[in-house]
Amino acid sequence: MPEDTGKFAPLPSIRRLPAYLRLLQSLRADGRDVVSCTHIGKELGLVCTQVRKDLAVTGIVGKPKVGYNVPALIASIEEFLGWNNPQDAFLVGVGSLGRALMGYQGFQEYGLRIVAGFDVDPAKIGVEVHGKKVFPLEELGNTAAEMRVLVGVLTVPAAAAQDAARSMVQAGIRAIWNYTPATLEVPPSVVVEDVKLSASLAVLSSRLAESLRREKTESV
Amino acid sequence: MPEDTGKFAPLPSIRRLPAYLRLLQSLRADGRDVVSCTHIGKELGLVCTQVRKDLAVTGIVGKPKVGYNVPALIASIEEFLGWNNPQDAFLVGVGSLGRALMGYQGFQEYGLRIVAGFDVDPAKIGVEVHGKKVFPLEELGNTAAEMRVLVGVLTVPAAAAQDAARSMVQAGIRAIWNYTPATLEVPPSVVVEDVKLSASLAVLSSRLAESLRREKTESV
DNA sequence: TAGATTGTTAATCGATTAACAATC
DNA sequence: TAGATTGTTAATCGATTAACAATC
Repeated sequence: MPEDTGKFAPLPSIRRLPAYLRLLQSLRADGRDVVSCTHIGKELGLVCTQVRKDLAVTGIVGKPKVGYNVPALIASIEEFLGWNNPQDAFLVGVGSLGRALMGYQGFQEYGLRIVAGFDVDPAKIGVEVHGKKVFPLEELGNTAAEMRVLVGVLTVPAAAAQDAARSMVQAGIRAIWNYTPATLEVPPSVVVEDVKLSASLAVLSSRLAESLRREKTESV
Repeated sequence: MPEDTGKFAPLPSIRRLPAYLRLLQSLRADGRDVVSCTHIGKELGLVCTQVRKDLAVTGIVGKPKVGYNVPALIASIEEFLGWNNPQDAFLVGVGSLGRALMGYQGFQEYGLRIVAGFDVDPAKIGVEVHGKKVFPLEELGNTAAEMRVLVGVLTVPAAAAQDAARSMVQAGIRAIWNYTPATLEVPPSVVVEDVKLSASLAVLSSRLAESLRREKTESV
């Protein structure tokens, strides 16, 4: 169990944990029992000090001269993230993005299992999407309470995002994974994580623009 | 035109630009002509100094006592990101995530238009997905050259990611928007931006776990 | 034991925030 | 003009990296 120091782990460290996890799982599949931070760093393009700091966040301790025990490290990361016992999740907004996320098996690895969808559009209700039922949004409250679902994936249009978030909060949802560009207002007991695909695309676009500019000036 | 100072803009600033853009577009729709950094900051939960620094990245200058001209600011951000003239993009890997992204209209706002899909699976080839054709991966090279497509969206399974990236680079793709968890190796002339949904989910999970822990200890 | 590797403390770096001068 | 707001320089803060002692 990661010791609770009362301090928050640095966000950048938390963001890197899944990459470590993935590498470690492949090492384990190769039968490796032990690994050093230097090795991990080389694979992932990080300096070994950073790897050590990041891993320490999960409460793991390594052995000097030996390194880290691979299975123990995997367990430590998974427990820290809560990915050892997967959470059920509801998805609100069964548009094209929502439908895709409902069908995406990859989240299972990340401890998330989308079990049902919700939408306001009568045409979508009752339909099965990738084997999961779609319910009317009004039923969110009852269903979430009944099934003890704490996580919601929000994929409605931006204009409907705040209202949908309110419904989710009212239904007892404690964590909202927000794929909309809206800035959500929720009570402090509810955690929101914004995916912000547009932020990622902005980085790509500006770098491409810069790369093309540089090329042009260099060729002059 | 943003003046080229030779310095790179801070990544965090670039990542915030889409949020400014969105707010500004809604202000323009409301007929507002001018806006202060204080106002922008309040809407987005940022201090006004940061807003000023971020906007300065795009080359915009405001007027003391007045604020920033809304349409000029929109134009400045869009030009900086290259979103004023949309890029055509190819998508490689027409799985459930890929299919969704092909159907997602929202990227048009962000200057990206996915025009075709590519896959190795014969069953997927020739099919239309949201009105866009799917071609065999071998044709990527010719087609990209012919259509002068510079941007690629990568949504293949992780194990196939590096190979697919190689094909994209060979096809002349200059920017890869990588939805896979793989760490891609590409030549320096090619820009890669990783979406890392798992990093985002890790933040959500760890915060939820923490929130639930805190609740439990508090109730004791 | 000697060497390798961890854990931790200190130094550096970059981004955020604060202070203030310039200006419409 | 006076007040509000920008642009810029300085201070603070947090994360990354480097240095080094502890240890298997």
